[in-house]
Amino acid sequence: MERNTRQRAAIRAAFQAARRPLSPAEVLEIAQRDLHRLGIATVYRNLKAMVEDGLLTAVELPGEPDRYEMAGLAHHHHFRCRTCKRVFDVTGCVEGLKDLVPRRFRLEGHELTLVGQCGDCRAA
Amino acid sequence: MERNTRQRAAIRAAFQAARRPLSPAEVLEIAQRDLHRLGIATVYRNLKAMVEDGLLTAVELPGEPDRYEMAGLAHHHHFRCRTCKRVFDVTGCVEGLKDLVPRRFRLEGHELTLVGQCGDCRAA
DNA sequence: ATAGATGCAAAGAGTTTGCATAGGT
DNA sequence: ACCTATGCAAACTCTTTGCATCTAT
Repeated sequence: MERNTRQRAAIRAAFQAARRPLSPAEVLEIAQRDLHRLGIATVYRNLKAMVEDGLLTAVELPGEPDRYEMAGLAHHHHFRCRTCKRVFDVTGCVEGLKDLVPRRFRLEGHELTLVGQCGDCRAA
Repeated sequence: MERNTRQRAAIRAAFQAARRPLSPAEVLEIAQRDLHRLGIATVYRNLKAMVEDGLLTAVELPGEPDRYEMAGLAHHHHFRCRTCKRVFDVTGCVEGLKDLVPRRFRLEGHELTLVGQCGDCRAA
């Protein structure tokens, strides 16, 4: 991924416009608005390359296809709206994680997914 | 799922023996020890039916295939070992969840996945 | 001009479904 | 004997890969 193709630019623009984690299908849909001739394989290839380049990070959500978001954000978690299926970042974290694991286990990380209804869907 | 087939019995036995969340592939592998002629489609069909019957619940883990575990357990979360890929239950919960979500959102539930190394793998 | 990136289509992995048959009741 | 549940294989969905072509450099 050394070249600055318009496909790659459209994909990057999709993330800058969305400001939330996007699934490969969402990326395709958004980026195709600008670039009609864009294949899903190219989306996957670029997402993978951008993760390797440290531009994006994968957001793995329980029971959902992987999402991707801009890398370098502060430690945060995710909120999935049950109605519109969109995923949002939430800042901050919780306490008491260490107390959950058995003594013999080593805790190296955690992922927290909140579910509920987002503001938009709640209003509608 | 009204009949008491040996397939279904073998699947149920797998969960009782494992005492941890199992993926469809793990269920197949364990149940096939008793019942050589067992197809993966039957495992999927029974897992689905047992979830609908309230015998099992689905455990959705970030970036992992769904697991299943006996239903009716107290509120708990899961720990995934990075080395052996097994998933374990951990009891208890964390505090401060409500503070994470924007005021206009409604928080209905949460899933917490801890990752690290289990006791067995740490010892080895 | 050259070599990397793309689009398409085919191949994989995981899950679901259709259909003839085995097996609970 | 009946009719559900099974096994197999095909279908589906999501993701990855092969290959000829396009295109950024």
